[in-house]
Amino acid sequence: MIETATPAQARRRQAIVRAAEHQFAEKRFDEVLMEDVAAEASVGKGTLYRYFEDKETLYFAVVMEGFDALIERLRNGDAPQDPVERLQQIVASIVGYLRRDRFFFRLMGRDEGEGSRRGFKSEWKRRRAALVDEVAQVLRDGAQAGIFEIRHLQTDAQILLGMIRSCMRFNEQGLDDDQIVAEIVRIFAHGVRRDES
Amino acid sequence: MIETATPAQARRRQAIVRAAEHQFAEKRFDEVLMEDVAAEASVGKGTLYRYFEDKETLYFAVVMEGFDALIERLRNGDAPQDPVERLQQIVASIVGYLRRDRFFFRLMGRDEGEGSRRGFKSEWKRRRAALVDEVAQVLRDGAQAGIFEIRHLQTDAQILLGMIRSCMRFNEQGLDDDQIVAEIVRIFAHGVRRDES
DNA sequence: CATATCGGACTGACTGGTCAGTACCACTTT
DNA sequence: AAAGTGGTACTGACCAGTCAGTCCGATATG
Repeated sequence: MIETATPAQARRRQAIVRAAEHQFAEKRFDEVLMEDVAAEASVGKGTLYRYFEDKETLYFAVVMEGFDALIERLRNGDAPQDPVERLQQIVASIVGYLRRDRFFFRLMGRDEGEGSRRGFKSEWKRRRAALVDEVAQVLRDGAQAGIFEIRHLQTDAQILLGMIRSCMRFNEQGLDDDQIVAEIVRIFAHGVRRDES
Repeated sequence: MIETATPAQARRRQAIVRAAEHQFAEKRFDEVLMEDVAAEASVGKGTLYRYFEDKETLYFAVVMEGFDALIERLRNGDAPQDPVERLQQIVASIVGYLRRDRFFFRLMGRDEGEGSRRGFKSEWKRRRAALVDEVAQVLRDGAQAGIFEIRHLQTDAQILLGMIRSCMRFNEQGLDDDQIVAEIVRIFAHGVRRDES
């Protein structure tokens, strides 16, 4: 297990994670062979085990880094004032991310039980909570601005994420990203809009 | 492989499917042992193979029967006239089903690639499409009644399913079924409600 | 500068354990 | 008696993980 990394090592590590990500995106855990991951990363099989303790650990590294990348993405970027615009921005951001990182379709709906050994489960929960909070933040601000009516903050954020996920996942009508974003925002923003009547 | 079934065989088959369903709901495909399925079904391991060709086939039988049961459930029941009530009814129906059948959390978001061998994949798609259509039907009727504004029928149905799924899946606020249904219907029905202004 | 020595990263052929699937038998059901 | 069944013991394919050996750059020595 390599701890401190030279730039070359960091690059190699990333190559492995990327290869694994690709493999896990296409196949079930048991269908993914460490050999294939190694081959795709242009690395000897043994090298995998210098960077990751075992298959399970590699899998979770992929998961965690995916979450981190997305959360990072959401945190950067200047937030518009208008709540609806802000909602639109965050949805677009997530849609854009999912477009690139197919693996995340699987993550965003996967539960515990898988690789429940060690502290994976709790770490997984923590990241997911961070993602939800990032979305919830937007909703809360919209509520404080008097634009949204949010009844269950966390749940509503989950709902929004679920909308995005399923929409991208089973996009059989072949909508492009802009259309998807527009449709989700239309439904959700209208849906939670405070009723003035 | 048993083809035509006596009542006793049908019962046994169902016991196997139920046991498998339970196992697959808790664990990853490779973590589920055929032995455990057999034990839980109170059946000899060899008997499993009289009813199902192999593990993969058993898995897909579980998937298919889950879909069928849910679709069946949605088709039965008298549909109210009012579109919003009807929406509420179908959401409640799905929520109720998911509450009982934890396995379905996993299904409702799983993609191809898994057990892609043979015609499983296409069969899977067909069932999922049937489920989506069942939901889409409600939306279309609401649109024709001039209550809903539906821009992308299939996609909107997918979105609704995604809302339900993620809401039940990560229900960390501990909402009960009625609250979940109410919140989803509130957001979705308002979201797609035709704007008269 | 050439050459030796060192050490750590890398490799892939190999191994050992695990389980899906099978074979069998004594027993029950039809 | 024919067909099905639970139980158990078996086997063989498969693959995660290992490790003896290679490679390579960096430092030391003549």
